[in-house]
Amino acid sequence: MGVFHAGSRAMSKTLKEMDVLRQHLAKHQLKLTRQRELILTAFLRQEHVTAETMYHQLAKKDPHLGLATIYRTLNLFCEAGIAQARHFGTQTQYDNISHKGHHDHLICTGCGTIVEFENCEIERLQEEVATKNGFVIQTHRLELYGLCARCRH
Amino acid sequence: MGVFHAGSRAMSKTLKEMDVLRQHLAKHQLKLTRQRELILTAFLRQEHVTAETMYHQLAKKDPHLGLATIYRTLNLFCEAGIAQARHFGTQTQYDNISHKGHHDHLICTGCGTIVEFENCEIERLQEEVATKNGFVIQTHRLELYGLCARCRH
DNA sequence: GTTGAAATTGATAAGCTGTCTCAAGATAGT
DNA sequence: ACTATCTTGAGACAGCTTATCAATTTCAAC
Repeated sequence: MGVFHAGSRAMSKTLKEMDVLRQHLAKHQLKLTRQRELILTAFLRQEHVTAETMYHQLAKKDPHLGLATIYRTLNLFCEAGIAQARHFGTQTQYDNISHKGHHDHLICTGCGTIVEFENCEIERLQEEVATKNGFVIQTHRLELYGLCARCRH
Repeated sequence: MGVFHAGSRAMSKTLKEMDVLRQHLAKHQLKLTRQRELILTAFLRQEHVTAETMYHQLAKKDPHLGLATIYRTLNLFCEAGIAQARHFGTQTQYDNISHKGHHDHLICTGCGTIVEFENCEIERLQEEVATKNGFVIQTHRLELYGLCARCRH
């Protein structure tokens, strides 16, 4: 829809998320900056990251990119619906919502081990519950807490 | 099993959790203190608390009870299987595992409406996943995020 | 292309939770 | 009761995230 052209800045491809971000920015009188583009493209390449991780990853591309900017930008992505924050232990994980290899977590309360899993049947039932209540699901979070085999001795 | 007697200290009732705690303490060469008893009885009266909340609640009964002691004791309860730590936002919630009034949430990202629901079939599948991975579930958390009928126009 | 108001950035200070330290005090086995 | 050992309380400390603010960048209007 409409005509796009790359402009003077090199644009590898037109990403859906980039448009989502653009719309969110326009809607809130925010601006599209080099840093936001940089962080978004790096973010979209992974399933979930911490701010600290991205800070080190991006240090190569832009040594002066500040940690505060990364936190601010990741939180912006959450507001735009591109990312989802999740608190694990003392850290915050930012999940890439578009990654549809959506996995849920099984967490051992004894040793902290985290096992990722996926269950289509559960997802189907979630949709059913949502529909019954008039909702359309965008994303979800399922965490099962318990003791792993080793911690039960 | 075995003979209990209240001893010189007034004991209102013999709670299952108090015995669980006693066993855990004995098993690890730990001691039963006035503070641990105080914190446990207060903890069991609620579904979930933060350390800070208990700190204020218990200030009336024991003004000198330290915050560090509450953190230490709540973590001890987790190890004993009485409590369950969960990171919510920036804080840690300690859930009372014995409270089984479990409900899940459907959250509208548009207007913030929260609908509670319960689905036995999902719970059954959760158990299945856990078993397959060698886990025994103590508790879980399921949140579905999406748009409600009204927010979709 | 310039201009200028408004948003953003980077560096660092500050804030918030939660843990560690350690001397003083409590507990429990003998 | 005695003593080794654990626990406590108070504050210092540590890790993660946000606030501050001067300098810079964006973008819409000229």
